[in-house]
Amino acid sequence: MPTGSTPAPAERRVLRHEVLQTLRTGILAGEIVPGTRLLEIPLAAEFGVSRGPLREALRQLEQEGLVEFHTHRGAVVVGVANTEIETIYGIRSLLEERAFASAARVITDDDLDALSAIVDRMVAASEAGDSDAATEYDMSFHGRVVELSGFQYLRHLWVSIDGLVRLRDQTNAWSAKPADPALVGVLPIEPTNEHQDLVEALRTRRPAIAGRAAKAHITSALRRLRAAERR
Amino acid sequence: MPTGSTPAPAERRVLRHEVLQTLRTGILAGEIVPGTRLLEIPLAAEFGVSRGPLREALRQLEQEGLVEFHTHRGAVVVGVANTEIETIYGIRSLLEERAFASAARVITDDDLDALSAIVDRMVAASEAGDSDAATEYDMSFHGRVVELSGFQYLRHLWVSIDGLVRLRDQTNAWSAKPADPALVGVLPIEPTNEHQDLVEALRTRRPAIAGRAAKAHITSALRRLRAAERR
DNA sequence: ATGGTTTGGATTGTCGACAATCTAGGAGCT
DNA sequence: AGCTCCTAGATTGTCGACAATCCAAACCAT
Repeated sequence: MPTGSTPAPAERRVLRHEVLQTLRTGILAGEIVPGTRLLEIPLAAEFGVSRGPLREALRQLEQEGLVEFHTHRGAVVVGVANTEIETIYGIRSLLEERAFASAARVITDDDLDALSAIVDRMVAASEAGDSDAATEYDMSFHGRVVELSGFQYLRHLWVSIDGLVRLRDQTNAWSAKPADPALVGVLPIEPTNEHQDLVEALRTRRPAIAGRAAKAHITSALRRLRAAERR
Repeated sequence: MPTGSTPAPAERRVLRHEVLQTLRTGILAGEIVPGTRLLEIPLAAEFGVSRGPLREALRQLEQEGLVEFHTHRGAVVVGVANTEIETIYGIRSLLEERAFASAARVITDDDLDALSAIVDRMVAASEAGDSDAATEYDMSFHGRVVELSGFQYLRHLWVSIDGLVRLRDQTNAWSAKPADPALVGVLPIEPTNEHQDLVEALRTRRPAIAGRAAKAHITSALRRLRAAERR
């Protein structure tokens, strides 16, 4: 997450969150290689916090599947293999298909306008080359739809899965763009404006149509990811 | 009931785990109704532990999607709505399809024998009316296959989803069987022995066949669940 | 009465210390 | 040399206390 523009929902500064974020980003970016031992005391010292918050951050990483605990040997980093990405995208696709289908039934005109506005901002950020902000808007767009679907557990699952996938995408995009300005902000964002299409699909209020559109969207994202990895 | 982290090896008595298990079971069994506020201090007093372990248990429940945190209002219990079960089963189906397909490629004869033995024990427990044990074997069967598939993150996701679904099944089965001995152990266990079929499908070493079999198995389980809920 | 304000209690965030347990490496024996 | 046992350190589990923040009800002025 970027350092944030406006602190609208301004979450209070909590040490646990900072530690968690730093570690998670480091792991997903590959700076903390799989196999690394994450010990409580040394890490706490490094972050300048006590073991309490650090412990909770580690536990959350465990829940997210990024580290594994071995008693008295510390938490060790596990990598998310490339081969698993396909499956994860499959799940993501299923998740969003249901979410969009369900949201189409209950969405209001105001909701549609709000979504459309988010897309506009996303596109603007993307064109301005601000990949971070674009990702942020992208995420809030999908998050909002999942929320509208009314499925609580679905939303919960989405947050845990999508966060990982997206951070990974971003990492891939970064690693691909070092000296190639033409690619900046292109990889993680689709060329044609699929998000506007998604809004239109929702506007029909037809669950099947919205669901199909969402599915196609994720499939398309996976295709882009594959292309990016094949370099 | 295993906490979901380490499989067989006797886990050391850890307060965190006991608290977690008690709360989770209570929530899924409906004894702790949605909306209940779970406060740290009173709960800690009730369990006779300090706030540390209790806190971590609550955080894990949050990760599992069973409670939600509201600042200074405590963790409140959220119910898993019936309408979401269908989606969850869809995800479960997808997960297991991939797992079985992948496992079929690498499974050894010894693995197949071991799986078959688990099924035998499961059937025996089921016929003896020991629904708990049957569920336990059922879980270890699927868990083993997911493990064999070699997908780490997949296994992680499976543990978090399947645990919930299964506990829910059990709850439903229990609530349906009070005065109807004919139903004991029948609802959560399939009438024909689908698990042996699954083993056979794996024995072919054909990913597509194994995947299809797994998908059919979950679909069938969902059908049973629907029937049970329709009473 | 009604609206705004203050205050007291409630709740979580964080810390440092102590206890229990395990791991690893070496000493001693055969 | 190989094996066993043992000790010292490392690592996590747990606790109680303090601080910061927030909520809600009582209180006062109008």
